[in-house]
Amino acid sequence: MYYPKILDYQDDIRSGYEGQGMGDGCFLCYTRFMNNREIAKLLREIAASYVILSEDRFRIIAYGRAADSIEKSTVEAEQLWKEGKLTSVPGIGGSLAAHLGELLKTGKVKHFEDIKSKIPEAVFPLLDIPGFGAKKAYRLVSELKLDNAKNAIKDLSAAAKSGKIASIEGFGNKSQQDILDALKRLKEGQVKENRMPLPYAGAIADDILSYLSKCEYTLQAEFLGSLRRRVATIGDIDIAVSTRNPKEVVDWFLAYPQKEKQVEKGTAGATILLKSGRQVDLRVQYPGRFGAMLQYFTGSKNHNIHLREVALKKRLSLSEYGMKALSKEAEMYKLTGASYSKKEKMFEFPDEKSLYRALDMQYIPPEMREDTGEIEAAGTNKLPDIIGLSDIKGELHIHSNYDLEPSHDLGISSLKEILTTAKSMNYEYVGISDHNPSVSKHTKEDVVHIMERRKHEFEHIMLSNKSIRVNLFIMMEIDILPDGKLALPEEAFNYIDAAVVSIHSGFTIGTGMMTKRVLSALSHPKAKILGHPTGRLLGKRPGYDLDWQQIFKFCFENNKAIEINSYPDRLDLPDSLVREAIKNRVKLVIDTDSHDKEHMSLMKYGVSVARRGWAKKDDILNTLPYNKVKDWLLKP
DNA sequence: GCCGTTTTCGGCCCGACTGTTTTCAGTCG
Repeated sequence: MYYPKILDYQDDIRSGYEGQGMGDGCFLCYTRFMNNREIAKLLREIAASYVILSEDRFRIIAYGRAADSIEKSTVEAEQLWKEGKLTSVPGIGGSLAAHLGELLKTGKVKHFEDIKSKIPEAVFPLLDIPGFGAKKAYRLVSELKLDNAKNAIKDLSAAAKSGKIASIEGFGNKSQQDILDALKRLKEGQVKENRMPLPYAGAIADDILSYLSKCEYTLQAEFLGSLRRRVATIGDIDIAVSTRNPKEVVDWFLAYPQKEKQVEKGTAGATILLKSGRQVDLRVQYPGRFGAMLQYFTGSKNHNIHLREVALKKRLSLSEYGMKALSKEAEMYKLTGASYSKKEKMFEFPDEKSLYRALDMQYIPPEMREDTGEIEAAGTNKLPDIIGLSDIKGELHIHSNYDLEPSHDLGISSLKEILTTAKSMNYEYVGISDHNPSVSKHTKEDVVHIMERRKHEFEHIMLSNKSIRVNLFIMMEIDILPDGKLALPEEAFNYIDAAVVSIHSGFTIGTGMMTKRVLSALSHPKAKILGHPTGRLLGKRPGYDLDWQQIFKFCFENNKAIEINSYPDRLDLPDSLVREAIKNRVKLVIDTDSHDKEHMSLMKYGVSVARRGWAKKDDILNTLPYNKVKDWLLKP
């Protein structure tokens, strides 16, 4: 199995990340900046309070849905509020928008405080414990008379250890032990987001998938869940197998060589823990019902909820097994590709295409299933034809091993190796974008000389490797300095065709300054691409903020492209911003930022980011043939 | 609470699992 190697980004980390949580000019603010995660938590506390108060269940659902939605939003609620666009978040209507406005303006909400005042404070910390909902938390707080929110977890733990919980009505020894286990996990931080970047999960899952395909009873094996939707970070790995012999497939799965231990085993599937500590769930299903299962476990949750609502309007109840007919009329439907089980009054779907067709929709690719308009679009035949891996004709951001004494890391593959790999991928061209020579270690003249030498050597290599027939752009990835200038002397630009410009230091200067800095760098006629535009490192660093509307406007008007960087820890531009960029008619390029020829195969992950951002082929410049890319890249 | 090619009022997704039950409530995905 091929695992992408992790490069040393220590430079980035040392110079950049100093934590976040405060907005610009926070010292002048009287109220603390409240981020989306904190707002979501507050909304969930209100939902929990309503549960305890036996408030209308649909109101409770509404608060929970709003919390999910706010947490997932890539734009901070504060920003949306300032722009008067809070109600653009699905699940936020007039009432919640007003409450959140009050929250962001004054730091509190009268209505929320009234509700929370009716609930013992100690309930809220307990909501973080796995397996705890509002009712259980409230019950225990009342029975055990926990009156101190700060010590609630500790007090609960003490009560469990002394055996007090088992004697409470409705609880027993098992639930007492479960609570102790859950508290242990909470303490160890296992509950907190422990997600890995998609390409790592993809590499693990590819190996399991190929192992499962070797089982003689496997008819079809697919990813499920966030992995199949190609979300940037993945928790558990979920896999589905279509088979007529479920038991044999489950046993085969349990014999996987990388298995550390078996967690669960049932007739419909099994769960194992890998030696790497990652959990893998397998689901098995008969071929006739495989489509419904695949659809159900691929999600997302919101997509499924919406889809079931559509089904209900046709008097069909959608579940992981198929669609149950709820009326005489529905029983008579003729659904192409589906079969009908009279006994269960259930339509069964061998594949997803027939399932979506049954609801009078276009097939929706997994990457788009987030309930952000795809269901409406598919119902009116307006789903965009999104880009595929085979549309890519080359890429423009690869690091070679040519030593021009850069301030960042060198690649390890030679130009010739890169060309050969590109050829094997059917690329028409590559752009070699090595890091610029270190500014501190050289004089201006040194740099110009190094650049001149590099150009000549590359041209020489091209001449002696004509038979490979892949075109070359001699490019450079240039640091954007804190003052917005580029870390390359003007004379040295004569020796490159074009540049990717990126930020590698000074990450915490605030949105306004950062935006100016980037726009200044992009103003250079040879600066054509903004590299890894948010600077995020998944799970390590959130990235800096830019005024995207300004950036998009500038890029559109000046023919600059924004990069989707496929490097495993980056996947940057993030999918939601890809969609925004496209709405603003900005062109994108998908690059791998390869430091090794092996990394070039990671292109598929950049493409999946583009697909999640609803990018069509003509939104992505490196789907163009060589001559057209050349026209754009070399035009001053 | 939200939301709208059946609606500005009257709807609002589906099923599995678990522990404690003796028919179900709570939690989860």
